[in-house]
Amino acid sequence: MSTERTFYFVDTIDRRILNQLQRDSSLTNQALADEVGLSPSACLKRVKRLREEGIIEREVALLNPDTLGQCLHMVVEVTMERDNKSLYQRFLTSALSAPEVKQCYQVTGECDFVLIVTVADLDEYDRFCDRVLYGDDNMRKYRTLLSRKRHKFETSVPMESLLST
Amino acid sequence: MSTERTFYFVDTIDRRILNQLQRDSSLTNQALADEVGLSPSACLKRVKRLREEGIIEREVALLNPDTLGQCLHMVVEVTMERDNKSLYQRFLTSALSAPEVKQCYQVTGECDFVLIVTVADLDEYDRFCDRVLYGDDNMRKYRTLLSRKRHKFETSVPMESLLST
DNA sequence: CGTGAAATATGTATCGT
DNA sequence: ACGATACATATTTCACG
Repeated sequence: MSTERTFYFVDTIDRRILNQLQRDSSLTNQALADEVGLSPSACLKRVKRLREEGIIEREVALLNPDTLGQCLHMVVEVTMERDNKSLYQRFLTSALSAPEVKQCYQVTGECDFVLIVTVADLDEYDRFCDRVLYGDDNMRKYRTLLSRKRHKFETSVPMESLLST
Repeated sequence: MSTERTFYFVDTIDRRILNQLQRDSSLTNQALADEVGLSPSACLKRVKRLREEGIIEREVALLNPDTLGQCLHMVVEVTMERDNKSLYQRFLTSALSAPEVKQCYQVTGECDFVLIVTVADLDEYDRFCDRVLYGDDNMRKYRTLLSRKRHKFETSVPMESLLST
């Protein structure tokens, strides 16, 4: 598990840019420049740099799942049999490549992985379990928490306090 | 808990547009129009409609937490004392307004809520627990799973199969 | 980092199917 | 009702100070 060791220098203006774009990336560069008190060209240069450095990974549209028909969210806690790195890796590879798995956290505590799985219906969830969970012979057990409602979904990452946003 | 009942008609072209924008909303309207085989103006009209109807909720930049110094993710399972709607609502109001809570799922199963909490360090997490969890007298217990690594974070919502993306 | 001009993109009105 | 074309407005982008 190689943790990223690449840190970049991110100053207050960068943080304000990131803060805005985490909220709303549909801002025009001009509006953004205005907000952070920079000229459009200087602002654009910073945004491009933040993108190139991988600090901004990508920009996406967030859809409202409730408007798109069936969409079930599951929280799945997975416990492995043996604490073996390569067996863990094998599970990870399969879990990460599954389109149903939207999030995957490797945790310390009463289980080993927590997955957020999104499917259209319970049949699809069954097939997912057969394929990814039962398909791994180092998987000891899993526990499913079926979400009745996703009350909050916020993608932003904490930023050291800003003087003014 | 009022589930959204507003469904809209979303055809194949809309789905292709949504699919693209879920992946990458930094596409120019021209490039998007090209991808889905529409003129730029027709494409723009659809995107605006999808936004007005709330199918596209917003556009955001996803940052790489590993490049920004300390950022701990916690999976927190909360169990309430009494299954009382207004007491649940009181907890929800407080949890949803907490900036540390990035995601909140109300679940069926061995607990009542699953939170994804993001903090800079354990001190901040302690303060969060005191304020939001211990601060609610209908909270019976909670269990924390500390994430050692967030392996996957995908915001897209499943879309009925598309002929070609 | 800011300015200004050229290159692109967006947004709108209008017409055609 | 929906898409295409063309035109007007706005934004991005880059060379230069």
